[in-house]
Amino acid sequence: MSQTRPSSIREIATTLGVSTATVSNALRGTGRVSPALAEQIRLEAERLGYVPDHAARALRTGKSNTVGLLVPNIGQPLFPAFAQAIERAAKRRGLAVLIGDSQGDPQQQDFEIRTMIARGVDALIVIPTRGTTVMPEDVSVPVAVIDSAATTGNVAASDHREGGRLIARHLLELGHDRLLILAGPENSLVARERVEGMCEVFRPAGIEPALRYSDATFEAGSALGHELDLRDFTACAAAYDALAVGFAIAIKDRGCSIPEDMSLTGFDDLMWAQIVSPPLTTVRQDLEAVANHALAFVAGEIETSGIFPTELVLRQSTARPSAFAKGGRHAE
Amino acid sequence: MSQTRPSSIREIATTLGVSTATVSNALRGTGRVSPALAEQIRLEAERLGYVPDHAARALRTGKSNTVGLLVPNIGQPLFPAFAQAIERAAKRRGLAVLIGDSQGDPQQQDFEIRTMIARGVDALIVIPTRGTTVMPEDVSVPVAVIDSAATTGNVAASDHREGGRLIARHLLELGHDRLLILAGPENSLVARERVEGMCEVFRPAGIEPALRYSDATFEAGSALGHELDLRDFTACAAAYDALAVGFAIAIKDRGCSIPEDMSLTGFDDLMWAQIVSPPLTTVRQDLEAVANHALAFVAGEIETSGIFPTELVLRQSTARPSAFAKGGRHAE
DNA sequence: CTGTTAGCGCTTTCAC
DNA sequence: GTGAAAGCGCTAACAG
Repeated sequence: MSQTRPSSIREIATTLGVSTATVSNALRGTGRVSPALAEQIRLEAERLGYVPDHAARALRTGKSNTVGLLVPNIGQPLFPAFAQAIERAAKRRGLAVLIGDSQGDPQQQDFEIRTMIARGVDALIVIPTRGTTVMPEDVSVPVAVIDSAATTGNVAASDHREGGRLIARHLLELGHDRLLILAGPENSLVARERVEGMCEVFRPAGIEPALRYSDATFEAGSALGHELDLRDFTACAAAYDALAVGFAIAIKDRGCSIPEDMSLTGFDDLMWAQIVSPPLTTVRQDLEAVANHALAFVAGEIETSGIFPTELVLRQSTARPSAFAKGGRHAE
Repeated sequence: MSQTRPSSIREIATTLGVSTATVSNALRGTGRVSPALAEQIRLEAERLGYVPDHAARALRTGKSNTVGLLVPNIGQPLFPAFAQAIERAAKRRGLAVLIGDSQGDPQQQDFEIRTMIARGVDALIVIPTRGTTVMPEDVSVPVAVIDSAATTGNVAASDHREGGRLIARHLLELGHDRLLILAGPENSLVARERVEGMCEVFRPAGIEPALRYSDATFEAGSALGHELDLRDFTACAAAYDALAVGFAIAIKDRGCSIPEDMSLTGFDDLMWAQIVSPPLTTVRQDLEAVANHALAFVAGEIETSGIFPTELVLRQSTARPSAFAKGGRHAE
């Protein structure tokens, strides 16, 4: 490894017999430098393979051109997609992304926030771990919280509530009347918005859905699918695809056919929704829009928070309730 | 936002009437500071909520305690899992992770490498984009390439070849003799290793598998599943779960049952493999071990490269070939 | 237009 | 044990 000390602005300055300030100005296009000299400096910089020292610049300017992204758990399938969207939005603004994982732990989340700030991020994008809120006042850099419209300090989010309504209207139109809702974690505001959106539609129609709370995971969905008495319901709406998929696999295992014996819906439109059999009717978020809004906010381009529409994605896991469904045609 | 200028080492020094050098020494445990004074300094630092300025330290020491992680495409399902493993291994060493996405583009990969170095990462972990190699000599910081044992400069990898052998032996033992291999991208060394491992087992048994190259994606697998003449084969071994899953869904659509009409295997043990129906027999990598080795390498703890064992995961997508399979019992 | 100067906050000799 | 001083590489005032 040829660890040749990288060349500095001063090296260029001395070889060309000018001052470091002029080199700095020439390279960044600030101040007034004669075009001829500027060109000369640029050439020399290139010849030397000059790369500005990021730490020095950060120290001097107080800006690192880095944003921190804090996700609750990068292992869960939605967050990589988010991370990618954030990365793109950041790159468009010349920002790098320092990624941190709270691992579902509020303490870890606090620790990560402090660490990132100590590392000099210019701004923070936080997708809060369930049950936590992040107060911008507590943090010394701009923070964009991405969670739900109901979260204090939320800056960008999908319209989870409307997504819930879309699902509920769809099930209602199909004629379902005995509803199970896999409501996800009781302390997640996103989950609550989704579920409330659904209930807002069901209740006026005289339907009182049964709510079941759990983690938002495949495993939790699977456990519920094994436990619950399926005969009570014509349809099941899950607050997360992961829940729905776990549930789907479990109930198929028990001989319950989807959608013949029971319709099933998810939320998020993960690839999982296309892979499971039958493919899942679900709700898609516009991650690009949310990510872009969050970055625009911390970059100071906008000051308002944004709520972005969601979209119903119809697949084969929903159908009209079977004529026999009431009695429970399927196993058990 | 209470943008109170964070306190510096000097603030502590003046309030306590000592020198900045002593504060620095006390806080880091270097040099000799009397225990009493050291304790006093620590208390004051805490009281002020002092956080060392990362940029200043990096400028002075030339170390940023940050590693760059470059993934080919964070949208593909295996890489988030990798990123998480790397994050954990890094955190264990007090390192932060700057993440970059090559988006499958060799030029973007080069650009990201340069950007990361300019940002002062102490080391780089690179999972190369297909068809590229990264020469450590070209880079001014330690680089760990994670790819395949066959990749020049590879530092940590799973034993993809042995994984291929595991799959092939399993299919052979079940009695399969007409094999289709979804070989993935022709220029991917990882894919090639996996496929060669399979062929090493099949050929001595007198079986010459048919190879089909494609992207390593769900979509490519799906396309192949729709196109190929399935009657020619009793089993299909894919070099990636994503390919296998796409293929599975496509051929089920054509009326071909897995594993009755055709056995199918994947590679990587994504969650996808558990979600698809039937669940996929596949090969699991030990990502933690690979990630940890890569970090140990760039941290200078070890100097050798490491190849890590893989594990066959048996599920329901493989079975003995049906007695009728030869004629093609299924559709078409 | 270009150069001089003065640091950003920290670590690190080297004196005392 | 502790402190004074010298920068790391860069940019931002301010002079010339």
